[in-house]
Amino acid sequence: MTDELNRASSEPETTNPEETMHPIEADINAVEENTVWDDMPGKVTVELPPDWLKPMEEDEDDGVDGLRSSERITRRNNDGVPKVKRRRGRPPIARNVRQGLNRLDFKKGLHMDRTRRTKNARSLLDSRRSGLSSGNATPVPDPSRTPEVLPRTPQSIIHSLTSTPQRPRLTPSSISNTPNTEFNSPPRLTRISPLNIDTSGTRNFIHTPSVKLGNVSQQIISSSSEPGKAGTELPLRLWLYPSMEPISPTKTQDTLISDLPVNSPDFPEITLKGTMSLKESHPMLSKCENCGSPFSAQKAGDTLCYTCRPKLQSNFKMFSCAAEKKHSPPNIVFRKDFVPDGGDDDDWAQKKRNRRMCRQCDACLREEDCGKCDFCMDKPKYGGSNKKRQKCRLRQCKFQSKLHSQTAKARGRRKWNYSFKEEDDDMFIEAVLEDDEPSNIEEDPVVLGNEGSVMASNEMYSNTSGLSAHQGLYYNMPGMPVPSHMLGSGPLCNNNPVPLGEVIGSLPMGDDVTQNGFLQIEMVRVGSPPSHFTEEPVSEPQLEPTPVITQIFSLAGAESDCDRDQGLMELFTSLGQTVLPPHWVCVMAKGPVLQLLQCSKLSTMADTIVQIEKGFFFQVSVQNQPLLLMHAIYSRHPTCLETVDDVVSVLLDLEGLGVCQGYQSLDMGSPWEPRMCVRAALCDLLISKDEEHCMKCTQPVEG
DNA sequence: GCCAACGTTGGC
DNA sequence: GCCAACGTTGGC
Repeated sequence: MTDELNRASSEPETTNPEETMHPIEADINAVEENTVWDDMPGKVTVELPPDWLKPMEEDEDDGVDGLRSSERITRRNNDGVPKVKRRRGRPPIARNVRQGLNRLDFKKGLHMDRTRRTKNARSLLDSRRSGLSSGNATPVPDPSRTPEVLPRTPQSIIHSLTSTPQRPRLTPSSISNTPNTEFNSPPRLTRISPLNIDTSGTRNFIHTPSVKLGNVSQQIISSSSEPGKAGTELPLRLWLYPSMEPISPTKTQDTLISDLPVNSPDFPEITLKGTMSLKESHPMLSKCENCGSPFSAQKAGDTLCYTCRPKLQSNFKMFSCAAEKKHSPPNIVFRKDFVPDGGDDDDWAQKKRNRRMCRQCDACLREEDCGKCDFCMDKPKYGGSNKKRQKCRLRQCKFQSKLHSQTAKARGRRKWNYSFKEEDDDMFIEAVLEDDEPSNIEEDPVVLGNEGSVMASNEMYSNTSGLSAHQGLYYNMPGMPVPSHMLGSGPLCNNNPVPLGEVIGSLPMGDDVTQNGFLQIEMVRVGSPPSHFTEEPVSEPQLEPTPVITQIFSLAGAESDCDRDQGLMELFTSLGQTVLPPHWVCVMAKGPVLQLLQCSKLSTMADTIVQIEKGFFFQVSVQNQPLLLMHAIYSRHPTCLETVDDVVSVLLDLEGLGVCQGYQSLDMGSPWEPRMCVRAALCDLLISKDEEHCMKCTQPVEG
């Protein structure tokens, strides 16, 4: 009899949950029974209806969701009456009941929705406090369950995945200070530490050896340097630095970390192999001095495991400790939520809070509501129902506001007109946002730029690239607040007389980058007399949203003469008077280096830059990677592009090419990692438009 | 992707 | 505790 009961209770766990409802109930009950209910020793588990069939407030308060529910239970107890929670958005329709099925985590009897809720540290703490103080039957937070109420950080995703028995991932050297709880099914599954993720990802991702291009770089120096012309070295470094990087695609933090021990005497082999994970080659298992957990030391002397290194933990997406000390290479994919200064949570929260304001435009400076717009009318003080809860439309920042970006997108026909203005000793470019349609937003001209904001940008964005700030190359980081002086919808089209002075740097990051939410920033310094430029309004021949955000700033600090080159300047001037192939723009960067950029994101050359240095030697880069000198395009054109015709010829040639898409690595190892396309070490980068990948990427040699 | 709705949070 | 308004969610 007992056996039969046991069998009956265990059967549902092996039954397909979609076929019957009982297993879920069983699972819910199982969760409840497994939870430590200190305050309810005599708790009797009652058969409950399925989670998604309950009324909403009941749904939220059934005690499964520990932290949030405790808050609500408290509220209900204080009021004496359960609060009815109103739904967001439009009323749900019937099919949501079915969606409820999909969102249910059958293994844990939890709604997936809950895992998506975001709460910051403060609210979590508050919730914990209220839960503890109210003496409710809030289960003691189980370390193995906390990720379910935390934001879905990569760690939490990793954890939830690795905790799933279907994908046992045995990590002998993994870091885990989590006691083996009843939620861990045998064989013991432990949380995979970021370190382990990194190394495992590295093993599979870096399948090609890291090719050092020192030789290629030397070629450039020897071929382009002339005796006695030390000035040529500076711009050359623009290429040398990136060229020191592997030619494989944009590096991620994973690969960065994998590169860390390169200089470590403890890992002499890694430089050469480049494909072996640290763990594999040198499983330096140590015991963490703080939590006692075993961990895989990255280098000799590591005493704390990954989880006990708070700074690392918060910034693990970026670098490891060693990487912070080292000079960071240019090809870093920054996470959107990157904290630039490694600041604490408060700082970040503050920045996050204020990122919809530039604090400089007239909208931001406006203190009073208009009282007439829909958002004002929604406010209780104007008799509204407070449903929208948005700032007065006239006070929405012209640059940072989501509202503006949306409306601008919706209209899609905004354009910037530039003109020069002189104020005191500073020269400004005045940009006026023109709208085809009337707007209730006051479109005052915005004077852009000041030295202070330049410095802020410099401070904020330098040190993040091998193209360092002293070379006059600055760029914004993705997801960061864009200062007011950055403009959207850049009008940099060579068909138009762009009123620019000397561009001191640019880093167009390419189509794929912007599509992933990254910003493409170009910063321009106006360094030439205003008479040098026309003041005709800029008009776009094609109303194509060019993803270039241009930063224009003060004239202060003119370039020194050594940064000018007569020959390049003449070529620059000539190119400015020439109709180049569509959307190619010629800019003069500090160095001096003449750069030709493809501004159209629709072009296959959106990520390509042609750079002409002193002596007219030219080099092409694709996605910030130098095109190898063995590429056919170099043989099809003169080594030096001395004339406009030469330049145009190269550009036309480039227009017939496309960027190699690489190949998809099938053996990524980690099932939760996105399948990324990678390129072979000697990828051609630029190939015929008709092809998808170059020969090297078609037949990659697994390293 | 847009947008209405609203939970949440920082400032006071 | 109140207010302003930011960020997120979910329906369409």
